[in-house]
Amino acid sequence: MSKSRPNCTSLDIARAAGTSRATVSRVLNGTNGHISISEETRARVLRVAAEMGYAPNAAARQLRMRRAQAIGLILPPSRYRRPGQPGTFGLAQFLGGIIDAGDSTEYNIMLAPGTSPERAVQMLHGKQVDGLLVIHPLETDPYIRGLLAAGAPVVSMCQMPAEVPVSWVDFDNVGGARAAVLHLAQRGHRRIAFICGMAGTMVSSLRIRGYREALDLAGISFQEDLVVSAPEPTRTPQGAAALRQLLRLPEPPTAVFCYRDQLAFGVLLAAREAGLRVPQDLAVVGFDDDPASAHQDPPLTTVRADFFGAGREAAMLLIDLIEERTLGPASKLLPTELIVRDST
Amino acid sequence: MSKSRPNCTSLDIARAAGTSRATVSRVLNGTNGHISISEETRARVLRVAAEMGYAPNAAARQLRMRRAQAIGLILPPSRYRRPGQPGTFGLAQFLGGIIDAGDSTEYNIMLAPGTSPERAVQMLHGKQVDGLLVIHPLETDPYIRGLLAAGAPVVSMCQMPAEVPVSWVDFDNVGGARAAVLHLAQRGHRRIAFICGMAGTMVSSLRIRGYREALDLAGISFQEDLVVSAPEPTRTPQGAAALRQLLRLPEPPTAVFCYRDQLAFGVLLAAREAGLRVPQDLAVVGFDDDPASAHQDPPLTTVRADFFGAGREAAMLLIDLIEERTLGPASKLLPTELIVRDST
DNA sequence: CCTCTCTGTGTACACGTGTTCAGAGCGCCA
DNA sequence: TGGCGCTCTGAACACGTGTACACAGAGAGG
Repeated sequence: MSKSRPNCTSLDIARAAGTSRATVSRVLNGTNGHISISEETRARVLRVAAEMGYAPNAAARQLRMRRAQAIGLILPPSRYRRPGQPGTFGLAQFLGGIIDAGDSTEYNIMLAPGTSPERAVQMLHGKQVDGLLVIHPLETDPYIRGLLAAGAPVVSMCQMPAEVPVSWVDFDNVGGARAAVLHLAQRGHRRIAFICGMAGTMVSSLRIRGYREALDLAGISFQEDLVVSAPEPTRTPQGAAALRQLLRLPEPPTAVFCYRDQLAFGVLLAAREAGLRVPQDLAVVGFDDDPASAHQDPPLTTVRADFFGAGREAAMLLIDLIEERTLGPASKLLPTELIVRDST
Repeated sequence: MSKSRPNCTSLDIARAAGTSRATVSRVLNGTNGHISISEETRARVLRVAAEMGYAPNAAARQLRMRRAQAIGLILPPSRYRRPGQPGTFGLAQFLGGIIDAGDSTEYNIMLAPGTSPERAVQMLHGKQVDGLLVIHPLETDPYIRGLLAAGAPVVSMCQMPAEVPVSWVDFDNVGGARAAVLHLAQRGHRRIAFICGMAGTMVSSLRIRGYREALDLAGISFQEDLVVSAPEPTRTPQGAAALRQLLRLPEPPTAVFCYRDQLAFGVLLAAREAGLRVPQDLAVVGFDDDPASAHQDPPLTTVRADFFGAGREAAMLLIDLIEERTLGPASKLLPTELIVRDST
């Protein structure tokens, strides 16, 4: 293993190799233009650089190139940042995909500080990052528009309405929900409830659209009181409470489609509590394919969403926008897959 | 809202304010030395800077100050980066705490690329980050030692053996495990099994130490066959398999302490499958206080670990080392808390 | 022999900032 | 009026890099 010299500039390499700094730079970056370098000089420079453990100063390079070679990642503050608030398994997967994209493109990933768009815009203006990746913006409009106003590439990891001129990558929320509800209809269910998330969020309204499309296709009429909204955070206890509310109806549902697996876990608990057998008395479907879903009692039927792939695709799209291989707002919808287990 | 000018240098501010660049820098950074600035000039500069939405160029500042004002975060590749591999809830909490620390100290957080220490060392030498935070190093020795060889501040988020000269922050694994097992002994259990993680990892060996200490204190003799190792990944199915193995013993245990909550979930499933009532026939304790633990059937007794606080403390320690407020390897052990629920 | 192309190298500048140092203006005292 | 201290400002440099440009040498064609 070569001795690593912490402070070692390209001038040091040039001196040690008996050449000039310009030649060192040309050899290491390969950007000769139309200029060529003798094979002997190139080999000598490479050898010396490796021996001295040379690493180019990132700040100097960024300053010269007017590019940070980095993307900023804006995590959803409300869900992941408060102490005691659990994160969904999706975050780790998103991160994995994003880092994977960064690895293969030589881009660095920087976590954006603060909870308001101002700090993120500062990062852009300060040329600390070349673009921003926003995971699940909650207060969609003002936040995203604030970022777009800075005039830099932005990709949202959540499908956005067409009138917001932003690029995004997401799974097919509508199609996934439709498939889940159609599956229930095919098993003979006519009273299918939907436990949705906070009203007004994009994901929630997309999944409810899929729910309604499936009802239409199956010839089932939409009933207001079969749709209940679980308050944030949409987790296990909220799912249990939502089912209890549904069971108080004069004609309770025989099947429940949940906006998220975590809600479905609560539904399973509350069903057992109420003496209902799953799936005989009540069928349950979730959304996400949380790894815990396969280990519920009974194992949960759900819609699989590829978080890792979405993270990777979103980062790739952002980098394409930065390097202007893609122009203007672009979007990508990833397919989802219905995973049938024993809860239906 | 002020019109944000994307490219706007301190020279622009100086010209607009009718002064020089040096004065602008002095006003904005406050570092006058013994020099003072007239109140009128200061106000004019601040107003112009705000109007033009000035953000200092990060690269230029870093180059001048010889400091990146950023820390690198090394995520455990094996657990979080592969597609399909779920992350533990702890990661989101860790990140929350780390970002929180970054917010309050004006440090940025950069995700380290690659899976080998080389790329991380490059980040250090290239002055892209001032220090590294390592989450759960798996192949402890070579990895950490490789980072330390670079001569930069490093903090591990996992307790390390004393002979490795690295700083670390962790919860009290020994104390948490001891408390959990003592709790079982106090409830009258004498045959207490331990389902541990992969042999050789630091966390696993610390928790088994706590287990043995508790047995000693309770006057129970250690029995080899009551300790089973769940293979990686230590999740629900592995927990179920471990319990099945324990139940095949001539004298099966009446209580099980699990290295992680995820394993305990599997134990609960397998117990129900075997017709055992929890806690009457089998008592179960986990470790982590995963948010799902409270919603198991029955709710799981477990050891709460403050991941958010650990992330925050680790980042703070790293920043103290960078700014040389703390010298040499330092370490911090955070307390754990036994949460008694219905599984014991 | 002169000019012209081609190859390989080095010099010099720009990127935007923080900070040192010299100096301008001004009031005060001898 | 000259000298001196005090307050505030601006010119100049360094940080380490990528690259446009000039240049030296050599070979070839007129």
